[in-house]
Amino acid sequence: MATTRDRILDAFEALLVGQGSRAATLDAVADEAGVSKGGLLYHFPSRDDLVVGMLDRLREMGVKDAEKMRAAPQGAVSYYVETSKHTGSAFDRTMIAAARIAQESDARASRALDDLRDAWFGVLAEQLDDEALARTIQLICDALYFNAIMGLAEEASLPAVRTVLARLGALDTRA
Amino acid sequence: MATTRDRILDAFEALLVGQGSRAATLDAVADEAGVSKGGLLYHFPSRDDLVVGMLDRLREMGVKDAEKMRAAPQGAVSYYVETSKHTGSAFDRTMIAAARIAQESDARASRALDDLRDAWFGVLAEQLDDEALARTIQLICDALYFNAIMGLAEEASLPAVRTVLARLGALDTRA
DNA sequence: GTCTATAGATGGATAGAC
DNA sequence: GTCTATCCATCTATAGAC
Repeated sequence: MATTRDRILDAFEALLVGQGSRAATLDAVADEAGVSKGGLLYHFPSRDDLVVGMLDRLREMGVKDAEKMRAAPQGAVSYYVETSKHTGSAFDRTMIAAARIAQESDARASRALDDLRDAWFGVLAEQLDDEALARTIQLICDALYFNAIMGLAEEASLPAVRTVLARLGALDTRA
Repeated sequence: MATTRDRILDAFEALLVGQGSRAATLDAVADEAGVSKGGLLYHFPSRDDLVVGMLDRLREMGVKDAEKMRAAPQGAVSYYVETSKHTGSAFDRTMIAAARIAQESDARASRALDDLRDAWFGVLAEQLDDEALARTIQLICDALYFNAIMGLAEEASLPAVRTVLARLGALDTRA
């Protein structure tokens, strides 16, 4: 069973992702988490503490994901492209939630996302040995992500990306 | 001299882009535009009317941009890639502002952005005659855009994209 | 650790003077 | 067309009971 603390962060993220920061009020979060506002404020004394708690979780998840990507049997590029299609995982949700906060000029959130991207880029560059290609692949995956975030129509994109990456000889990076 | 109406929309967009929807309150918009709240509410009777007014401007600008892209002397791909680096133009700002609103599950904003992307894709596909490539280029430019939106570090990306697109023979599409 | 009650500030919106 | 004054709902946060 998840701790109350985690359920509150889950609720905060769900509201950020689903309806944006404006809708993620303390009342709404408490309601979504099934606690009273007072109960929420016991765990997170201010709204800003919710943000900090969420970014802490993001960093933890990010470290684990980079390790998984590095060790992926299908190669880091395929792993990265496939997992960028926004599967709705807990990690996805936390990333998108952090993106919402970053857009409010929150330097901590921007920093956390930047660090994540740096870690991924490190693995891509390591396996591809081609910096320009690694950066371009990262951009493509950013876009798959962000389009998903914004609810834009994108079913056609992933097959197109696979086609072009195959053309570039970038898909199979196993030694 | 810009009309008061336009100055108000400019202020609304500036706040959305700079500090997010949460900060774009009627008070803040009125202040930024140099009018009173009452003055603002004469032109836009509710906050939602600000959103509608902004999306109307976006559509107007979008039509003009697609025409410019189609007629660009350097070819549509180059035009599209170069203008995607977030130059800070009025059109840029309105697009990003619309993106902020779209993230709050506003179907009208998502629709307006989707229509814009459709128009661009049409021009790309027309000049490249390669759908997979057109879609991938659009994704790359989405990402250049979105990373700029979120204040992520991206100076290294544009040269990388030029390199890879040249490798794909996609940069010069002039007949 | 969780709740209710409430304070104090800020938000969106109306009324009416100029 | 723009302003001030004001209303009411909502938001963040505190206090204190259980």
